[in-house]
Amino acid sequence: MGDKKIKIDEYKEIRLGGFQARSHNWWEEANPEESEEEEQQGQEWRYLEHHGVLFPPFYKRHNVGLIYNGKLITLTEEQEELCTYWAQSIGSPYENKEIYRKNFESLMQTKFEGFQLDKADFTKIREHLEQQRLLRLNKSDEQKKQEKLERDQRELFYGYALVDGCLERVGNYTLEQPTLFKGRGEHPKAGLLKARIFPEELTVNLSTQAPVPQCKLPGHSWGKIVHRNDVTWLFSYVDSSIRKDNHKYVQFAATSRFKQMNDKRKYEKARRLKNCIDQIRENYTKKLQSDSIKERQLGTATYLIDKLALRVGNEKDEDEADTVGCCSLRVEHIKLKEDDVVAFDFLGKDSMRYNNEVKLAHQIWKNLKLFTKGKQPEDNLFSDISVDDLNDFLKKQMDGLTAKVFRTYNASFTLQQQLDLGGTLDGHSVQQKVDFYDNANKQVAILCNHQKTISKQFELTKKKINTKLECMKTYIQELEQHYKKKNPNEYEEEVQLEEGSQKKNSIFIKKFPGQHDKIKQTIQKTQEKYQKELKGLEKKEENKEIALGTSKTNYNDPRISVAFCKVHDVPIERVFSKTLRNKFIWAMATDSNWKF
DNA sequence: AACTGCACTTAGCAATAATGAG
DNA sequence: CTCATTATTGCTAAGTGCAGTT
Repeated sequence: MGDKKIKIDEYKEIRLGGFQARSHNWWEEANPEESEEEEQQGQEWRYLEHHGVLFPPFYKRHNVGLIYNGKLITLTEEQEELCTYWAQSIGSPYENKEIYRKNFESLMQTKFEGFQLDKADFTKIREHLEQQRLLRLNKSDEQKKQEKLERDQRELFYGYALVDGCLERVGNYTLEQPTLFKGRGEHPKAGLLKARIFPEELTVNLSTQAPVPQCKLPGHSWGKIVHRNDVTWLFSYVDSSIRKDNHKYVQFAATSRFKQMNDKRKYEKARRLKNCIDQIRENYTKKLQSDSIKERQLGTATYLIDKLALRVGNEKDEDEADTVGCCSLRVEHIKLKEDDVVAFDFLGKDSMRYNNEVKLAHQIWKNLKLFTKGKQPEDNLFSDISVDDLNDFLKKQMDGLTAKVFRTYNASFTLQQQLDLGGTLDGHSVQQKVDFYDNANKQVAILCNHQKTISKQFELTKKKINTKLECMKTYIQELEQHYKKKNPNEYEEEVQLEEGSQKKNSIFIKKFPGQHDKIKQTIQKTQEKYQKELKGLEKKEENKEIALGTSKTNYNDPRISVAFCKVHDVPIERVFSKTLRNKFIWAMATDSNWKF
């Protein structure tokens, strides 16, 4: 740890050519005039120098054959590469997805005439990959150390860019590896080849005065060199193998000054919304009864975005997965129930299901009913408005207000409100306070519909814990019996928890001490363990589908969490991981009285 | 006014690292 | 210390929204 820091400092010195790096504490420097002027001109930097990108290794032939139609056949290099990519996805949910299979099949057919996926047996390639994996896993300590060293050096070289006298972390300096495209949900292009990117496709961005980074791929050179100081990317390219308009960038890391400042601005904007939310709510409520359908739709859509934290829902192309947000909701996505209840069921971003049944304001229910009238299930619910109309309406009420600000505002507001509910938390242990915080965080995640799929392991883990619990229960009873004996003998008993499981850890050891006071102790300890295990299981069950991380990284104003930790004497590390603490370094000095 | 290109934020999952129980 | 479990990070897909163009 310490070693690495020294290395970076040394490196910084070399990179800066003897100049001292300017203080990175931008949030403490008060010269808004200069930066504001630059911002207005859209200038993000004055000097930008970097070391280029790292190209993923080329495909290396392994000469492992494919069993096709029951016979082992030799593949050409191109065929082998594609088959290897396929073999990489065996065991993942993609393997059985219809589109993924179909697209891969037709992709293979361009290299293998008449290729049929169900005639192909990839076992040998799969075994080869598994072997490689084990080889990677079982490297000697020496080798691991050497590789770590090389990794660190690469990181030092590519991972920092020189911006206006400061070194800033670069995010994704390694280009993406070619592979089969893994689109989420029913993505029509899933299973097609995401091609390798060559230097000629890249546009490099740096200062006029900065040295052009070397292109490390022999025989190749950068496609284009630009000096755009109105943007913050270092490289851009279009990954057209999947979509014509698929722009990708090499950008600065979340810990860079650019991202940090934008982040702070985002939360400040959300706080401005907090100050005028009452007026805005009044405004859109008024619109709900307008004579104009368009006005009513604007009001209703804004209500849903505010109340349910829906995304705005831009239009999507035909060659993308069919997912929706508020403005792209279709009649088929809602059901109007009794008593002003509306049931929403649609696929949102990342094809995550939004399935929620809520009681809404009576006028909203009536409006939704009106918007569905005479329409087919596949017709747009908000047929008379566009995303631009909605954002225009919002902008009129607050400078810079857009639909996504509502998500940030409602998330942060919810967190603050939930945390305030706890009062002083007197007499709570640190763990209890952290649990309380996690629960507040959870309410935000529920609001924003941040989900995760239940892991494959979950049911098994649950079963294991349940068996263990049962085992503990009988153990306690047995201990009590044992206690009643006049002269109890000391002995141990091993219990196999899981039938068919060969893992050492699945063995529970029952210890029966010889002394009465020790037996009593063991009973007590086991009971405590039982309770702890039971609580853990309950928490696991409750959180099995909820992802807490997304709101922490993107929606919760970090100053809320910092203030909470200060007030309640909770170390910030219990709430923010190292990367989050770096990302939110500007918020670390927040006063304990601070409120969102 | 609608369209489209572009740049940036937000998202879940797999791989990896850290932690903790035995 | 070792192994299994849990937490964190890396990766890259998929959103939003601005600005320039037709």
